[in-house]
Amino acid sequence: MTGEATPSAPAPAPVRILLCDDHVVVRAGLLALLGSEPDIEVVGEAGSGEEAVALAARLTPDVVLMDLQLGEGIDGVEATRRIAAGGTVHVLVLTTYDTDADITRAIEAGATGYLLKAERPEELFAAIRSAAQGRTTLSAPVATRVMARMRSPRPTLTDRERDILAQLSQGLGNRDIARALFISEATVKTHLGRIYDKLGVDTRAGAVSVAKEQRLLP
Amino acid sequence: MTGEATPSAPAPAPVRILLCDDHVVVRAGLLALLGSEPDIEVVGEAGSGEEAVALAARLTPDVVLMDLQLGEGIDGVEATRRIAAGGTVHVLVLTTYDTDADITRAIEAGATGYLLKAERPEELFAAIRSAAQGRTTLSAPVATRVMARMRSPRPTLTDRERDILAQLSQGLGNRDIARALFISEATVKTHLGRIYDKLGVDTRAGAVSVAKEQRLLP
DNA sequence: CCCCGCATCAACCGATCGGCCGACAGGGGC
DNA sequence: GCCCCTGTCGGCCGATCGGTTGATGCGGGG
Repeated sequence: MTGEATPSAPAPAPVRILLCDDHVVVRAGLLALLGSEPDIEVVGEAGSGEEAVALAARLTPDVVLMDLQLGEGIDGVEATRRIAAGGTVHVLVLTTYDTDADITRAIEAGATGYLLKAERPEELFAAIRSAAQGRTTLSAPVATRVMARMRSPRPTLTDRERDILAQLSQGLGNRDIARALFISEATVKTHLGRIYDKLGVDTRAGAVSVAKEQRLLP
Repeated sequence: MTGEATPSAPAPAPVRILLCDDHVVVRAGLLALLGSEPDIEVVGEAGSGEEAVALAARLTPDVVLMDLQLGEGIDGVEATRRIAAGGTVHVLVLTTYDTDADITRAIEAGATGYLLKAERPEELFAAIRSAAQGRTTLSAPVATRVMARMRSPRPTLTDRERDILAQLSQGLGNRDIARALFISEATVKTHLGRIYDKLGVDTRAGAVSVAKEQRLLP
């Protein structure tokens, strides 16, 4: 194993990868794709966020390829946060959606890069090699969104406003929301007005619609 | 090619497959998975619904593996409808979501089976072989949902009610909905009442929430 | 220290919503 | 022929919503 036939090409240490995706088909796809790259080695697979956190700690891969939607258990953002908190393992998010909320939450959780599953395989390989060295890579559509957000900073909802929005999405009236959050109806209305402003709507139905589309709620 | 070395095992005609998914990673995964099965041959790949319809007509595969979410262009349901309309090619839906609306629409469009991407590879192989012979296979969670729906028949929204719901999801008021659909406000209110009943809610925000979660709208 | 963002509350008012009653026409199934 | 579903419409009324203005307290950053 240590002796190579071509001394002119010393085997570079391969990039060690941990896959995390709840879909077997996707994991198989990544395994197949990455198998064609000699300098990339998949050292583990996880089907849930908890599993990924545990395996990342045990295997200490160079890069974790992380999906954000993981079905049961903790989601990809939380898994990313826990893995990135260790400081030694880079997390490269590989997911389907490119909404502002997902991107923002993933980056805030410590992701090194953000790729879309529709990306070309070559881009994926390049992003993995970059991520192994701590360099950031963003898919083109993701980069576009990030830039757009920088140019016209969309107002971010405060924690309390998200609380209100969550109750609103249950279809509750102002009185019920007030009771649920232990505040007065007047306060609920104040928050709602600000939510309308920030989301660019003027009705509760519109707010719920935008919230669901932008994936602002868990 | 025609002469085989083992006359005792006459090569059975392999099942010819066309893949349709907008994610390169997923297509690669399926390709890799199916490559391990000698009796399954992938004869084509499509990254969009339109492409799938065209390739299905040209290649006449035994089975089309169809995702329902296809990004741009026609969706998987419409592609399924057009391919199944020919009557010669079986469509096996392979997707992420198992909501009632998706399942119902796919079956109604003529799908031969409905699998989830989280399914084990062996189930996928078996389903493909079944689909090639026109036999139906459903993922366990899908079958459960179908049975549940049979037992407690959820009221289905009528076309007009879906129209109303679509406008409602834009956050429009009754007057605007009425104008958009060329009917009176009274009619809008009547439809809304029935929608509330069927969805089990009593506010517009709740209706929008359920609609988005159940994927009742395109 | 002062300002600003955030969260909290109050009172008011017109517009809208939701529920209720009833009505009629067309189509499909029994 | 009758009934049920669907789609259409009207009126009524109390409850709710959305917008407005103004106010308080608290915390952090300059």
